Amino acid sequence: MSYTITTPLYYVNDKPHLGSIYTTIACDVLARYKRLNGENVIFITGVDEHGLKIQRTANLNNVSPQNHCNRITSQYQSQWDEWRVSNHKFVRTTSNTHKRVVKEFFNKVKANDDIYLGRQQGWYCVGCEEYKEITEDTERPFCNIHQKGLEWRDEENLFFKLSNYQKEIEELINSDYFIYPIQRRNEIINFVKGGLRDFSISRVNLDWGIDVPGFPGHTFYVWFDALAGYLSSLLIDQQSEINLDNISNLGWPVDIHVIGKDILRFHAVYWPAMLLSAKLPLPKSVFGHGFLTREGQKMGKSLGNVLDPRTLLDAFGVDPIRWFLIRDIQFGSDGDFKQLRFVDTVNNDLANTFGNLLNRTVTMSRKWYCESIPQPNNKISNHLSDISHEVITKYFKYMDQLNFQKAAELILKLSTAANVYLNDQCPWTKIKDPANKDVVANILYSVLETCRISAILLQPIIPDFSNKMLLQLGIENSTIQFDESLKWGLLKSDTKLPEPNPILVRLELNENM
RNA sequence: GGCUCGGUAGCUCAGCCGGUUAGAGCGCGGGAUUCAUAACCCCGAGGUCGGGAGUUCAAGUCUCCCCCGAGCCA
Repeated sequence: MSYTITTPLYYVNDKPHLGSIYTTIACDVLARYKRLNGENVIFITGVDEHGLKIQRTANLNNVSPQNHCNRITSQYQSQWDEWRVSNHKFVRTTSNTHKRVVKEFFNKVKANDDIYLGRQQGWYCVGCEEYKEITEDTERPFCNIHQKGLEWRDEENLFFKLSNYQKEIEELINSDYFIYPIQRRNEIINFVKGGLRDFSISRVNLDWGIDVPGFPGHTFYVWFDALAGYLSSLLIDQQSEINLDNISNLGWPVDIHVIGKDILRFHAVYWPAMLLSAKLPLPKSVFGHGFLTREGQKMGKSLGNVLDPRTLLDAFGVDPIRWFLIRDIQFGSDGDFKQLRFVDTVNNDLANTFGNLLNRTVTMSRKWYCESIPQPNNKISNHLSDISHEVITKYFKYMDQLNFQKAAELILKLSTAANVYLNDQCPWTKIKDPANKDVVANILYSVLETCRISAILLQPIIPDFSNKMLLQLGIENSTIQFDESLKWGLLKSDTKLPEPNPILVRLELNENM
């Protein structure tokens, strides 16, 4: 059994922005979590490279569309590495594999009699790559999202018979297990209730797209093209003939499409209908997460307040940002990046709570127990092992619900409990009496063990930080797997503890940002 | 214009089917402590729970109206 996760295929109109980083990190957290659970995870990401908007941007910059795409796509690829994204599939919609997949997919839909030639008239927003409904008699129809005028189109397009799937789509979206978070389900239900209308899947007079077989002059509408990219991603390493009917062996269907809330409709309605038509299995769920604001304001070029992820990365490093995005934002809701709050949160959580706990405990152990992990005379159970049991159980529950925020809070609670425990037990006082050496060994051992367990639980969220914690506990190169690593008492006594240094140096405010 | 979801301490939010002095984290103020990354621990101040009316023995929690914000659709 495999578990397949996708990010959206990002539109390479521009370099990666914080929103795409956020989506991808969330997927990465899920992917790493599932892997720790022993699942065979297929983690897909990639880029969507066709469409009028890209063609125009390329023209504007005096480069060919392909060169433009190459340039932006390489930025995505390198950023994913830097952000420690553990994907192993990266699909490009300009790849040959994808082009062949789209054609085969189209042929299946056509064979099912869901394609017809029609006339599309209307006002089109190039930014959205969508026709807009205009009701009022305005001189200059306008797209509110892009703050740009719409363009009148009147052309012959191929249409997909979405209306054939009204009933099946209604059933699908009414399920409790398809659209997440549930708050967004109603939106889609209402939309579908209004009646599904066929939509055009080809464009004429647009070079930068995939040719529609049998219809010279037509290229595929960018969304038809892009959605099929999820299929292509699984076939990208296939050398042989492409055959969509065998895709089930490669990880299809997708278990979860993680996307921004703005493209939920494409994924929860259009895409399943297309798959139904092609007679391919449907994705099991779609998760539409929220948007990020900066200092309480919408980010936008016109406002000039776009936060470049590169700048952020250089200023603060991967783990602090990963931690903040996961720990401070309810996954599914909108979130805000406030620098002051970010710095406070990261310093409190990572430096003061996790970091300092490890640091103080390692220091004591080294000082009083030959630079090693003390040997407890009773490692079966105590106050901290009880709490950690509880935390682990709830952690699984929350992670399974994609409630990453709650999961993060739990790990924090475990470390806080250990900090309190240390203050209650005062090993630094007890050690003054040599008769207490065993008692202190028990205390320190259980706190170190708590640190080990915390590090493992943190692994999906902040993998580098987690590894550094383990290294300070004298654990090298561990290939962790949950079922065997979360048992209390696995920390090996008498292991040499390296000299501790802060895992995370406290962040400072960056005035220039 | 229709529909949906929100408006609870300075900030971000918890508060299930209505029931004792409304909670957490951060921030702020104070105390204690030295094993530790001026960290940790303890204590405290801070809220007429958007406004108004109603139902009830009892409403942040239910009903209605209004105001504000976000979103979806038209």
